Amino acid sequence: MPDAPGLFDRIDRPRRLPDEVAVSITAAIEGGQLAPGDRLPTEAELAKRFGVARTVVREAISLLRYDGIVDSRRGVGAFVTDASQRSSFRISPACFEKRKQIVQLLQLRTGVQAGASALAATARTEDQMARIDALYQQMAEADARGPAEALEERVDTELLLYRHITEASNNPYYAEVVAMIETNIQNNLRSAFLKNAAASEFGPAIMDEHRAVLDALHAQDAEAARTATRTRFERAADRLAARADFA
Amino acid sequence: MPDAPGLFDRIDRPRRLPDEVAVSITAAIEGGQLAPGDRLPTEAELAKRFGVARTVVREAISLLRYDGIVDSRRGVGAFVTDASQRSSFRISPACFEKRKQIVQLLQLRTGVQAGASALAATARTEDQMARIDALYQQMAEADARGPAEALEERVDTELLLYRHITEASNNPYYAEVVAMIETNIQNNLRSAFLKNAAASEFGPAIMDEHRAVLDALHAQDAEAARTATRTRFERAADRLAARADFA
DNA sequence: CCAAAACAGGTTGTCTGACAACCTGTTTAC
DNA sequence: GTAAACAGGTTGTCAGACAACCTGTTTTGG
Repeated sequence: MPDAPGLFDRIDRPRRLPDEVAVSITAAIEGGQLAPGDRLPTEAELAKRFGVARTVVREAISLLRYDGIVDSRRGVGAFVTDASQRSSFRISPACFEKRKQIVQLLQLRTGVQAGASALAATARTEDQMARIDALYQQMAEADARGPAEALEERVDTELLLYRHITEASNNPYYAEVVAMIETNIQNNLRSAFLKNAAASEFGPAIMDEHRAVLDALHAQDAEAARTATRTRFERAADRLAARADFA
Repeated sequence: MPDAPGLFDRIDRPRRLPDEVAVSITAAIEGGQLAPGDRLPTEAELAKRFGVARTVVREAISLLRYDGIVDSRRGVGAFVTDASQRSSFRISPACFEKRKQIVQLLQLRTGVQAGASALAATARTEDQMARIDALYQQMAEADARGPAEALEERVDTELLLYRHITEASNNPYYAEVVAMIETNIQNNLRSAFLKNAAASEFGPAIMDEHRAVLDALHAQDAEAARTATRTRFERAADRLAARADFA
C-alpha cells in the first residue's frame, strides 16, 4: 500500500504568520506576562511589535477568541479571559515530546474510553454489536497472520473496533472526544515509533484482553465493560512504557 | 453582591461576520454538501457569494483550519479534511437546546470526572487533600445555612471542590478537559434554570454523596473514588432530569 | 520524439490604507 | 447641573495590490 495513511503525511508545515503570532500571545498569557482581565496591546501595536500586518494579528486574535482565551470588544480592545472560561479542549503536538506527557495522555484516553465502553454496554443496539463482532473477527485474523504480515491491518482494525465501541455508546460527545484524543495519539505516536511498538501487541494473550471487553458488551454488563477496557488500555500503556525505545 | 458572576453576563453578542461565515461553511460540511476531500470554493468566490470581504472569509477559514476541519495549501486551495482528523473538542451552545443533549453531556462529565477522581485517589498529595477537605468543610457550612441563604456560595464551593479534586489527579489533560466541560455546563445551564435546580441539591443526604468521594480519596482507594463520584453525578443528573422545569 | 525548462493562470498568504461602528472621557451648550 | 456634542482611540470590515506557490501547458534543447 503505497499511500498508507499517516505514513508519508505532510510533516513540514509552511509556517503561517497568524499561527506564530497566536502561539506567541498564548505564551505571553500562560507565562504570566498577561493576566486574566488584562487588556492586550492594540492590534496596531502588536502588528508593529511582531513586524507583521494588522490582518495577521487580527487572525491570530481571532483564533484565541475562538478558544475563549481572549474576548474582544469593538471600540475597547481585547482582554484576557478568566482561565476557566476556555471553550475548547485541544492537544498540542508538543505534548508528545515528553514521556511523562504521553503517559498522562494515555491515562486520559484510558479513562474516557472506559466510560464510553460502560455506556455502550447498555446503550448499544444489536446492529452495532454485530458490527463490533465482525471487526473483532477481522482483527483476530490479522493477529493470526502475525506482525510481519499484517501489522498495519491489525492496528487499523483495532482502532476501528474501539471507535465503533465508542460510537455504540450512542453519545456523540463521548464519540467526539474519544475520536479527538485517539487521532492525536495516533498521528503523533505512530509516526514516531508506534510502528514498532504495535508488534508487541500481537498474540492470543492480548486478544484475550480485547475479548473480555466484547464479552462484557455482549452481556450488557457496564461495570465489566468499564473494567475490561481500562485493563486493556492500562496494560497496553504499560507495555509501551516498558519498551526500550520509549524515550 | 451586585456583580455575581454568570448572572448579568454578556448575553447579546454583536454578530461578527467571520463567525457567521464559519458557521455557514461548517453547516455545509456537516450537511453533506461538502464531503471530506472536496475543495472549498476559492476565497474570492466565497467572499462574493457571502457578500463580504475576503479578509472575513479568510478569518472564517482560519478558524476551521484551527479545528482541523479544513486544510488549506497555498496556491492550491482549501480542502475538507477527513472527519476523524478533528484536532479539538468543543461544545457548541446549541447543545443546551435539547434535553437529550444535555443529558448526554452530563453523562460525559460524569464519566470523565469519575476517571479524574480515581486518579486523584492515588496521585494526590497531602497538601491537595487538605485543601479538598477545607473546601468540603466550607461547603458543609453553606449547606447548613440552607438554600435561601447560601445558594450561590454552595454552588460555587462545590464547583471549586471538584475542580480541586480533578487537579489532584495531577494530570493536566484531565484537568483541562473536565474544566472545559464543566465551564460549558455551568455557563449554559446556570443562566437557564440551574439556579432553581441547585436548591434541590441541599441537605445532609446529598452531603453524604460528596462525603463518600472524600472518604475514598482519603483511603487512596481509586475504585471507591470512581464509584462514589459516578454515583454522585449520576444522582444529581437524575434529580435534574426529574425536575418539572427541565424542558 | 522525448525530457527538461520556461511560461501562464489561478489560489492562498501577506501587506497597505481606508473607513465604519463603537466606546470612553472631556468639553460644551442649555 | 445635567445633558448633549465632541475628540481620540480601538475593533470590525472593505478594497486592492503583490508575493509565494501550485498545476497544467507550452516551448526549448537534445
